[in-house]
Amino acid sequence: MKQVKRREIIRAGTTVEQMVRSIADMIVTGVLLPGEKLDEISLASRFEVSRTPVREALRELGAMGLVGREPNRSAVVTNVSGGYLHSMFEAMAELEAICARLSAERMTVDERRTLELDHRASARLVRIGAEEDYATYNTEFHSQLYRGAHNDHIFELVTQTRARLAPFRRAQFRLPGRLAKSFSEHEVIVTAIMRADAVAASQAAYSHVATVSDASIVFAGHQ
Amino acid sequence: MKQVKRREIIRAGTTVEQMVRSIADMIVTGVLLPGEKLDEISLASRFEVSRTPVREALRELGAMGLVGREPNRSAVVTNVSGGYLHSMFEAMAELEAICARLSAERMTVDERRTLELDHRASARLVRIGAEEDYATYNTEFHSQLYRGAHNDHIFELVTQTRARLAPFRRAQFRLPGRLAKSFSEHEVIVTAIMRADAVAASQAAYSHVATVSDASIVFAGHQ
DNA sequence: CATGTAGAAAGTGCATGCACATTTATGCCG
DNA sequence: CGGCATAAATGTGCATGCACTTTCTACATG
Repeated sequence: MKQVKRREIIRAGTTVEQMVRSIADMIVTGVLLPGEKLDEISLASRFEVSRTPVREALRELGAMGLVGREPNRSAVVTNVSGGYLHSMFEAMAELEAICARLSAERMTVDERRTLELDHRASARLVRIGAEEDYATYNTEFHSQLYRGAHNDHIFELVTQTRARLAPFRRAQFRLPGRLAKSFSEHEVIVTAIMRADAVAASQAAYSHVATVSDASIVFAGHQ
Repeated sequence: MKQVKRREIIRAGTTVEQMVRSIADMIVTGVLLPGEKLDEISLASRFEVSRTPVREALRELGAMGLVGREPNRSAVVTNVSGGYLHSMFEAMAELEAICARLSAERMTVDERRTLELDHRASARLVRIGAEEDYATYNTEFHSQLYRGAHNDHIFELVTQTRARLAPFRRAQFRLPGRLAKSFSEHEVIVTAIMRADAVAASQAAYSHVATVSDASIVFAGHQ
């Protein structure tokens, strides 16, 4: 086909942006598993575009650390070594600790109120054992901490690290008692933040992440 | 011209990789100033390649945060707002504090020895007022801290943040007395690390970066 | 003289095609 | 039948060209 008829609508950004979002989402949610090959031709036909935008999307995903690339071979969903994975979890704990500390110092009255109310509401999800919904809330809880730190660059760093970690920490709430444990850890963090106790908030956040990293099911991925 | 004769050598990576390194370097070292437009066609003829690899390089630089991109307009060397710049400096201080703390706990005997020896040697550069050389050493000093933390992901985050900050902190050693001040701050950090005093190392690193951020000449860049 | 505004010029977005690299399939020999 | 050379198939790297968007320029208008 020769230039067909031009893409009708640019539904939310350019072709490449959409592809990046779409593929990143598939990686983060586990539709694409670590180690999986992403060849340009298949992706091109999958998204009904030429290889050019596909290549640009892969380049960007590579820069984000979600796929690995080396010259003359297909992109591969990133599959980090155990050592690197450990370093990401540790970095995550450090970053969350910073966010919790800064949140304790800087959150506005509104932010604190929302944090506490949402946390209280999540108790119900724990009681009825709504794993899926609790996981969603959990994401929001942590996002509140990141935003509450009121530092855009730290927000970026922690968000990026979280995305790269996501493919390896699936199903953390399947373990028995994990929901209740998570809730009570959140409780400590929230209390510290409400009291504006920066040190306590930071320590609680650090050990919360440490627990999560222990509880996380780690995927090896296929080569 | 039609496919000419194929690029003879791939001197260190693909065309795109070279371009990314080259352009990133120009941005970080200030050859390209914040706000400057980077149009694909000029870059293509500058590097004697077609627009395709140029586009991929710009995409990657965009992901690295060194250039800003929006649909249908030229890439622009990133020119961050004062608020964002502040958040990057703060993030940098937090990250350096983490690295110093972890270095105090984890550096090997060899790493500690090198750190101290290099630091002692830098005294001479201060004495003779070798701004240029001291700046080079300073970069190495901080790199030693990042490596000494023994955490690959944190290393990546701090390196990336440092690169993004570079265009805005030029000429920090021009200010009178800055060299000696930097040296004495390094001294405190080194001493704390040698004593394995994590808390002191972390505090010293934090305030060192804070001073640097004050001393940094901040460029506004042109639109 | 500022302000539109139509048309040209310049630039980006993406498709297509060829050169080269890598991988897979095929056939030969010990 | 395993090991290895070699050819076909598959895939990536980059150049080129057309469609579309933005920017510039020149000229008309209040």
